[in-house]
Amino acid sequence: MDTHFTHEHAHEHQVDIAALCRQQGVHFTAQRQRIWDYFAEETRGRTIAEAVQDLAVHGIGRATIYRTVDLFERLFLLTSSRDAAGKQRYGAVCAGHTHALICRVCHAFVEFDECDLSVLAKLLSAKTGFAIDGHRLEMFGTCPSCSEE
Amino acid sequence: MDTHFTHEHAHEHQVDIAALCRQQGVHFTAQRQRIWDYFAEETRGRTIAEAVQDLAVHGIGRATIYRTVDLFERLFLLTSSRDAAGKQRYGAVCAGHTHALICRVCHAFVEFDECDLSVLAKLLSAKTGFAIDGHRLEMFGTCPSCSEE
DNA sequence: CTCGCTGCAAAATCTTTGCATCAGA
DNA sequence: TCTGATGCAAAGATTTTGCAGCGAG
Repeated sequence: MDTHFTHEHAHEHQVDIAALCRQQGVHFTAQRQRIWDYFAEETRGRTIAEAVQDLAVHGIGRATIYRTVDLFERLFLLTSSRDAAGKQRYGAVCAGHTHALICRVCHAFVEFDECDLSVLAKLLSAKTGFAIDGHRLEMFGTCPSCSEE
Repeated sequence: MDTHFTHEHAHEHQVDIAALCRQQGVHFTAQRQRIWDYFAEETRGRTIAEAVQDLAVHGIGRATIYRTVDLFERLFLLTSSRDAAGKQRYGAVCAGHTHALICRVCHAFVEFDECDLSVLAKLLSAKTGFAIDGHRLEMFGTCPSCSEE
């Protein structure tokens, strides 16, 4: 299984990395843009090894990829989770506002983008004073064919 | 900042690792129980290095820890995320049903356990046929003191 | 202009593996 | 019993670092 349920109105929600870098007081470089694009364009995420290999043709070195993924992780722009093959994959938080429903047994993967956390966000905002601007949500269970067994 | 908002009724939601292992057709061993307890008892998660060090006194070897964390990750019993120091920390999914609200800037960490995903879970269940039994949720934003700057 | 960023390759660290032994089912 | 699981230590990968030059602000 490998499906995608699209909500009526596709959120575009483009992240402005340049602005975020400026706000953080770090330089915005061509490499950072390229690395961001590389990870953000694949919903299921990509591994560091893949990035090192694929971005080498653009002259981006291994160390830069490690340093940049680290930077983006600290900003919670990228988060990682392990895929069915056991590899750590890094993906954009809320790129296109997509989430995953995953089968614990066979790792079937269903994307969904219906998710209304606005009530919860307001409640938490009121209690904590945080300005909440993103989230990560994954749901786990057993898919129909694994349930049969 | 480092707070915890407790909901009125504490969910106990104890995970039965023994049953899950049996269901998966793998042995349930004393080591696996100990390793599970070790990671599940600390809400903010623990690193592999910490586990290797702390569990050595119980005679649990490094390789067993790597193999077991890997097993638990495949079952989505443990998931990892990077802490403020940049270290990968593994924590139990929904142990005690707690989630995190994190500041993108200073990594202030607020635990919360109000989260009603039951409507969403039902909708996804109906659409996909999955039996949904767990989730992982993190919210991101800027905390009050970082907002001032 | 000035620091911060980058690529390179070596150094340091972390993770996996082979194998003999142990133990859960 | 009989496989799967474990501990140990070595082998194999991955990640970090030092440094000289480059480039965003």
